[in-house]
Amino acid sequence: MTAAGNHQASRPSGRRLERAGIRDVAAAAGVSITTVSDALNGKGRLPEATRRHVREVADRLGYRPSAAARTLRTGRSGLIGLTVTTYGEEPFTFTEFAYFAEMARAATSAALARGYALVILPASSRHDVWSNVALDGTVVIDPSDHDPVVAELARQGVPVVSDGRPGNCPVHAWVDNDHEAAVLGILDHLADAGARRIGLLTGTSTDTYTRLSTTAYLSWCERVGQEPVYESYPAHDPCAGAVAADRLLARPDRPDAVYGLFDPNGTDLLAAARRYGLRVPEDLLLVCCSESDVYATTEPPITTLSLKPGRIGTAVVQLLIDAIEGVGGTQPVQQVMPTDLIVRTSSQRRPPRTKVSPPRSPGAG
Amino acid sequence: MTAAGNHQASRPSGRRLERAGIRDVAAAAGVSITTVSDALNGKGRLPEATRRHVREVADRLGYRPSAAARTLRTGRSGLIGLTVTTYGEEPFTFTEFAYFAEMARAATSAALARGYALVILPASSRHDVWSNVALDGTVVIDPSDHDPVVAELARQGVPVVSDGRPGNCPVHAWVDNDHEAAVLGILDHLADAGARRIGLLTGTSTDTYTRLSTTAYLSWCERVGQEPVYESYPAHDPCAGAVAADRLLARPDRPDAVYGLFDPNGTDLLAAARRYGLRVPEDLLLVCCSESDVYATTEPPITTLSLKPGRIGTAVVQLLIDAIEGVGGTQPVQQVMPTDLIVRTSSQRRPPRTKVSPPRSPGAG
DNA sequence: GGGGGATGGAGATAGGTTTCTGCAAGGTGA
DNA sequence: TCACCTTGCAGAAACCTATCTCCATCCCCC
Repeated sequence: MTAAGNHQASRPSGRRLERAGIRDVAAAAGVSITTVSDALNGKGRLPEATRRHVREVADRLGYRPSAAARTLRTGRSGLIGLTVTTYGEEPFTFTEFAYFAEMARAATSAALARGYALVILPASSRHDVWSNVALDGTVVIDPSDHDPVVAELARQGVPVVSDGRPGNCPVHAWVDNDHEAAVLGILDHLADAGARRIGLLTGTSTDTYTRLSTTAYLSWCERVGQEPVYESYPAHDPCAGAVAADRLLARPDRPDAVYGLFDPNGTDLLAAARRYGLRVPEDLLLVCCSESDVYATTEPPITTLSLKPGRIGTAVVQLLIDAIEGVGGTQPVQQVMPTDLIVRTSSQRRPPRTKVSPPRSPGAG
Repeated sequence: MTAAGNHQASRPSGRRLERAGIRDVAAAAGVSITTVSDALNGKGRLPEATRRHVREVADRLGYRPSAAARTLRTGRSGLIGLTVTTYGEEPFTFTEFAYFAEMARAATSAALARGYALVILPASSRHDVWSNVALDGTVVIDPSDHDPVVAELARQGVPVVSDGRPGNCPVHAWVDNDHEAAVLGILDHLADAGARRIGLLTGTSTDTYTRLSTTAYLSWCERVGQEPVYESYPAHDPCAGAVAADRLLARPDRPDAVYGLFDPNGTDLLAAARRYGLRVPEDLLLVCCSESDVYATTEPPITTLSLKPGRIGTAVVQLLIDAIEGVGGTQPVQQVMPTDLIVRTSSQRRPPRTKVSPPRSPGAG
């Protein structure tokens, strides 16, 4: 009665839609708001009868606890940010679009399975958007060195987990592929297929993926005694990729096998090979890094390296939520994920026996 | 002084990271919290000197207003939901993955430009996730009839805008393509290219896209006096699409042109045509609906219909935010967006003059 | 028969912000 | 000089929940 009186007195105008609050439930059930809260959240010491009664009344009134009030009280919003550093106006770069899409899909799944929702927040967005949303933690894709967003989040004590090795960012944990192993595996695979001179199509940017992959290529060349043959281009420009592919095949020391680090390289290289009358795989072996399954249906199908963004997205979110909830503080804070080489016609001199067979042990030869 | 005293008394243990609150700023600046709030939010009647001073002190203390408290007080969270109805476990269906990814990208951009952030929330997710996040509004992609999530949101007074015509859902507005016009345009285009019997690859599901497109096809057939030739399959199953494509070309009344309603139909039809020794476009004209640009590089390149998900995502978000902010209550609540036909080799009997040329007026012949 | 533990539940406070109301000082016109 | 308006700012309510503290029983057992 008191609660009801208070309630009526405290709502002189009835602002918005008359949503039922916890007070309304308490009044209707004839109990205190403490009892309602405890009953609905499974806390406190209450007999099952009271719990059931309160739940029933709450259902009847269509009561939904206010997310904002709960967040304010508990300090938990159930929201985690998904951030990607951007190079232009758009929130996502197109070069890694397939990667990002798949990664975001997996991250969303993983978050929801643990009761969290994902908020997409490009790193370049206005600061007011960032401070306007209460985040329990954030996933950062491919953070740049000294990323200001990460620094600010760290200052606020928000856990951050990154996809890709962080430069100098204070992250709680990171997940990344074993890029060196992947490149070495591909080069060995191409050499096994008969390649004598393997070329590389790489980028001019300094992110870890490009850097580690290129370094691995160079060290492999040094190990086997091959002169490096590679072309670099700004990976954000799709046209530049086609030009670089052409340049690579136009060289006097033309390679007889090429690995392309970026998604569109496969079609670009295929087109360039066609222009120069090179048959794939007879005259040119081809592999590129891609998440797109279009390379299963090109003519010929092209062998691709998948970074398995789904696995990464899942792992990143698990690590982040663990950090948020404070579990497993002792387990390793970095995780190196394997990649998948999907072998298709373009990298096999002889017709393959089985359609798709990832090599179990690349170093068998 | 009073505020400071209050503050110290009210924080006996200093729970988490000592984040500066508005009270700390007020105390440090020697003003009241009202003045701080007004100064930072550009409200109230304050001389510029005071405003500047407060802002400076707030900056010095690294003050960030609590998003949760602001949301609780104002009733606005700055968050809008992005929901896609799901058919399985995963948050997104793979059939429309390219569509969804592009649409989400554009929606994210549009929302951020207006100071909102996007939360991804599959419709099938547990109820507690939905009620745990304060949403100012929601975009629903392709809602099913009597969608329970939409009904619940409507009950709570949360504005909902849908991508795709809503069945019986109480949405504030919707945006959709002009599917009939698109199909009619494609059929006319194929007929212009010399098709005598045009087949359709369609779905068994009852969503509006499939329904409207199929109906348009049937009415076109009736109008021009052609017997309909079509195969239906469950669009969620990619293998079923390949089988249906094969079935369509195996019919005794084999069509000499086919339009496929779903993204993978192009490659499926191309593979089937190859199996039956049909040359494209000489023996078979091909068009499919797809957002993927892989059809620019297939052999031959395939004409595609783009639904322009980017434009739709932008429009949907604009409409939603308008509804949230209460502007433009009189403007139309539904918006029909045009599609783009990207004409390539597969739908032209004679080699094209220009590489890519969307037909300006399809009824020119 | 009374101390003490377990049970069931109420009261009050905190969490941080926005905003309505109101107050004091100073200026202005009659 | 006084009423009145404007300026500059302070106080306090309200938003809604979760939880800490505490009180009243009731029962058990010495």
